[in-house]
Amino acid sequence: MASFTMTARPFKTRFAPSPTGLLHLGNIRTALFNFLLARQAQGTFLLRLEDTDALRGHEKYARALEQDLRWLGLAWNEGPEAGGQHGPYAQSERGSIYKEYFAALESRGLAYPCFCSEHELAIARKTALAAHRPPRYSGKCRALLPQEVQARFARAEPATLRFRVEEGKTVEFEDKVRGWQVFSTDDIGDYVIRRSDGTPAFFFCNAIDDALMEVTLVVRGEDHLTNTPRQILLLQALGLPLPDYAHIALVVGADGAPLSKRSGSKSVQELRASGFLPLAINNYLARLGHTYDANALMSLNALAENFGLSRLGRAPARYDETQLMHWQHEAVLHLPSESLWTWMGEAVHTLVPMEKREEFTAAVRANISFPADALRWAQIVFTDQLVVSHAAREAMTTAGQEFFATARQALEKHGADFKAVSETLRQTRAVSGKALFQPLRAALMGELDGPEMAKLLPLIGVERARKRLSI
RNA sequence: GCUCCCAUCGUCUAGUGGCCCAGGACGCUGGCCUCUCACGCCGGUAACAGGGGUUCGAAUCCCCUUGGGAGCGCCA
Repeated sequence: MASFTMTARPFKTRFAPSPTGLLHLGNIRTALFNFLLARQAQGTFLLRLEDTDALRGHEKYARALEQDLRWLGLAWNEGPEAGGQHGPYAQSERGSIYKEYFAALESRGLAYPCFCSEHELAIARKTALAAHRPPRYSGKCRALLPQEVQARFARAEPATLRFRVEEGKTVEFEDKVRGWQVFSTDDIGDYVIRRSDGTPAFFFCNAIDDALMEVTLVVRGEDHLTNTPRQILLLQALGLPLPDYAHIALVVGADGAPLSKRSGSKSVQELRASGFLPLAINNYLARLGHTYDANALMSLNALAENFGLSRLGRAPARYDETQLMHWQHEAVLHLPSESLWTWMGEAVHTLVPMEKREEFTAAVRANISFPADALRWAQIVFTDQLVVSHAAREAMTTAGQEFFATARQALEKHGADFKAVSETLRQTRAVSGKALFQPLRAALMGELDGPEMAKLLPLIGVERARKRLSI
């Protein structure tokens, strides 16, 4: 019966992505949970690059991913750039370390060379599936005689290294979100730990590194749950410490299928480019498949303080953009005005006069979710190119020429005092409510909805307003 | 095919045998903001997958069915 849990070692979580593409929401959620847990325990959040597949592990993705994590505020305190006692933190640089462990395993007969070709294995897998049997490795090379192994090596036949999984045993461990797990080794075939090109395979280096880097809690996707016994077996064979494991449910798209670009999952870079705020993403993700008592927007620290593995749902969670939008709106509402201004971007900065910044941001804040929205209002308020929507046009036509003539007079008299202007109009033209405000809004802004006119009119200015009321 | 995980409003979820003819949030929707829309505030809408047990009592425990997800790779 197997063992588990570490004690007394400093709390450490990790995020171990493969830099083969851009980070998306599913990845980040895993990173976030690990980060939150580490921060809560005042432990260490480690970043490790799983780039053993030399062909696909691009330096540029590694950098992009580091940049994404930093942007989100998920800074790691051990790993690339941050340093630490257990480096290097890119698996591509850990070859010599893995070599030792391969040798240890081989010398004790716990791993053996396998000469089966990929083609051969593919066929075996297909055959097994067709015969309704599990597509597991047959064990063909398991009992090769030493002489034969020598001979085949002498002939330079390529070989992988397989970890020997003893049959008839059980592996048990307590998953921190799913509870006690029991697996039979009969359901696990001998598996490849070193590819024929000499590079280490995922199951191997991932487990070894968690142990060597003294990770105490592995929070990862549920897709790794049934693979965990293999890693435990390996670690036990090597006498390495086992981390705790917590397998979180995966995020699925609206169709219930795993999250993909098709189902609307965007990369962090895309989200960032369109103006999503880190706090919005973090608040949304921390509540996707996890629950907090409070419904208000929380800082990263608050998210960490109140995070808990026991508050995690176990069913796959559905990605829902409307909820992300809600947190985005909340985040915009709570952004300090200086940050709000910066966030609006260059295009807005060039349109809005320096001295109008405060007024402008205060006026539009509640009505925008993205810099593009801010830009739209900046254009409406500070430029002469006014695009009048169809609905707005109709509202203006309905109000008629005289309405606007009066409006112009009121404007001359009261200036940009919207309240006074509208009041005058109400009295002299005997219109009120919708009939009063909609045509004004339509002419002034080209739209039927938006921020308060009383706040925008002073920014638009009397001159521009006059022109817009001249129809 | 085998093994494993999972199943409460449209969505994210609370709920660990009685406090639940099920609570919150998003969405949708009604009202209010002594005159528009939006913002905001206050209400409303809507769910325990199905069937068997166990129990005085089940959303909560057990079994089966159904449905979803994962793994079984020289991918990570």
